[in-house]
Amino acid sequence: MANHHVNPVASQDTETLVKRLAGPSTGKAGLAKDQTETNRIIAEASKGSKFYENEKKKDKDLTGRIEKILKQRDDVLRGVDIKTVEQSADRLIAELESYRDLSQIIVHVDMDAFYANVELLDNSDLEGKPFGVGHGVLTTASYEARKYGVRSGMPGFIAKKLCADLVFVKNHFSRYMEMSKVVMSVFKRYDPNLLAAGCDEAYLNITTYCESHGLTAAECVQEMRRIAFQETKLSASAGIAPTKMLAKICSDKNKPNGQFELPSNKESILSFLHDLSIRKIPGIGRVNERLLESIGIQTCGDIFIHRATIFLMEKQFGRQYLFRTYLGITSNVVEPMARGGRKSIGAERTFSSLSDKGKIFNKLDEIAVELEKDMEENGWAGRTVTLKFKLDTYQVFTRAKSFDRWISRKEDLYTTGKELILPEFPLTIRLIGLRVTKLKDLRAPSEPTNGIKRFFEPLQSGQPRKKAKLEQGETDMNFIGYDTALDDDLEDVMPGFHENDENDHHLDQEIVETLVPETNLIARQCATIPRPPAPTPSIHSSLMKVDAKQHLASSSISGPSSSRTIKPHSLSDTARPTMSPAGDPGQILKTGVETHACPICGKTLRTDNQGINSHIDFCLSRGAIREARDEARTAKKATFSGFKLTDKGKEKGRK
DNA sequence: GGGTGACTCCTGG
DNA sequence: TTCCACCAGGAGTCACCC
Ligand SMILES: Cc1cn([C@H]2C[C@H](O)[C@@H](COP(=O)(O)OP(=O)(O)OP(=O)(O)O)O2)c(=O)[nH]c1=O
Ligand SMILES: [Mg+2]
Repeated sequence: MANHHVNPVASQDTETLVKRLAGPSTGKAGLAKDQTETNRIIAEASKGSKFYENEKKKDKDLTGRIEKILKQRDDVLRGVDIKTVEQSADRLIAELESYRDLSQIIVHVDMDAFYANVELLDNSDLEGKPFGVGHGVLTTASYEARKYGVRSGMPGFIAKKLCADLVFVKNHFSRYMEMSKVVMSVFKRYDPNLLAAGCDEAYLNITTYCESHGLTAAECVQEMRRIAFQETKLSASAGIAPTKMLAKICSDKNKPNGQFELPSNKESILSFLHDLSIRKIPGIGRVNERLLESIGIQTCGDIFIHRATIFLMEKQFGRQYLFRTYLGITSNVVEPMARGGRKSIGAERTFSSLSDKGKIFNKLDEIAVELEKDMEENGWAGRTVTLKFKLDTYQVFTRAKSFDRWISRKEDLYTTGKELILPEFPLTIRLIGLRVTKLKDLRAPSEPTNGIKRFFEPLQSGQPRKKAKLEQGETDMNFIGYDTALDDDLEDVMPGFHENDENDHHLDQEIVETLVPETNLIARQCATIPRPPAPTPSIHSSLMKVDAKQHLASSSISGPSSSRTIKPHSLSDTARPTMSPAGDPGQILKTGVETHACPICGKTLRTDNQGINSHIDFCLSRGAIREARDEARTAKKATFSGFKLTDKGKEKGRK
């Protein structure tokens, strides 16, 4: 040991691993007194567990992945004139700048410690005490508990270590839904067209409300929060800004029970973003944070510094996504999701590890019963059944089967699940789940958006493939075309550059199709809803439409006539309030891909390196003989340590 | 070549 | 007492089909 650290854990674990173990929702509001001490306790408590080993492996895989990225970066940067590339990037950025729209007042409201504060309503004994909601893993924690570093998603036993006096409270999901409805109904008074982005948060466009009531944005939001509190005794925090993304970031600034307004001008926005950690950007999670960090990007301001690298590595990093993030030019459209709502419905359960076939089938049976009930109660059927299982090593796998008929009965679910897991034995699992996709809305026939569905029974879900295809290679909000002169300029540095050109002018139509496959009805309705005028109407609408779909995508809201923001049925306390998360800009990192045969089972593996490695690990973990193991290890090393780029998409694009 | 199914990864509440 | 949940969506890749 060359170095003597103050802290024995930190000297053994890498920094990244310690951070990883601290969980996904660190850096959140409710500051712990000492983050490194907290992390130390967490790492200490985790040490040696299977969970810990799995996290360690994931951390290692990611580190390997980063090495490849860096290698690619060096290749791409070799011999090019940085200044020239930067000029190209600058032109793209200038082009994007022209789309800035500061005309709207967008608000993001988010309830404070939602589940915890609802629990507080019903149990005043908890007042002032540090407590966590949930057993096993916490869904959230009271602000008193957060002072000790207790967080959402944290296992109870670690939380207890951080705070010895911690009290545990059970979840009451139906109660949360109930309060969610009340709160949303208050918000709706300020924008009837609001976008519910979860059971405790919503986006609003208050431009017209402020105008017609002669209020400033801050006054309006202050009043809204006051009334919400009056009617529910629950506090909320809010952000005010010209776009949804900025508003969301702002709503965290003065949490709890506060609000923050970002002045609506370019200078304020740029300086606000300049020192902001990239991790605060919705869509950039733990992995992308590390990926970006590896090329020197930690704050939004760093995006500009490294614009040349980003510009040349479109395949790895979403260029327009990052540049637009840097500029703060993102969607400002707030409208309820068009009908199309749910994409999947499922159930899964964790238990103490099981190997016995009969016992596992019993668990599967319970899941099937539960899922059937849920589907029945909410009126769904589907064509694809996906089995999910987690080994006692914490590796997760899925197996799927599709039908040409609608599945909803328990018996079908169970038999399919059984059929899917049977070839996997022997194995030891700690979780099993079923999920049904390609949904059909059994309650749809009466709804206006359903159109011809009634006669042809097409798939309920839209055509995500088409959408993906359309925007592929542009990653996120990158449908904005730049002029062709720029393209030509880039052609020599950036082959395969044109892949989306021919699509650009079809965009508007494509989007309408995506939103409402059958009739167009909702799209038309949305289009005619009077909204404050935007400076560049055509661009505004196309920009925002795409954005609404992908930057802030989907929630289970129905069309204008019915308002199904919330599950309409009484919810048992075991069922969670589900509303699709909004704010997913998609994957930023794209992976190079190879195919290979598994050295153990011989099966052709068609996936990326991680998939291959995990498959091999899987084969190993289910009891392959020692010889095979060694062989596999060496084969694995030989085959996958070098990064062969067989980018099919690129070849296609060039043809 | 485009559509589809199976699978994995990433993110967020 | 709780020993790392459960729900959901987007995206990307492969093989396979026509
Ligand atoms: C983050 C997270 C939230 N939830 C639930 C519980 C939360 O109360 C609810 C809302 O999520 P959040 O709004 O992320 O968290 P919060 O409202 O508890 O705290 P705050 O907004 O003040 O930071 O969603 C989970 O079940 N699992 C999770 O991992
Ligand atoms: Mg909240």
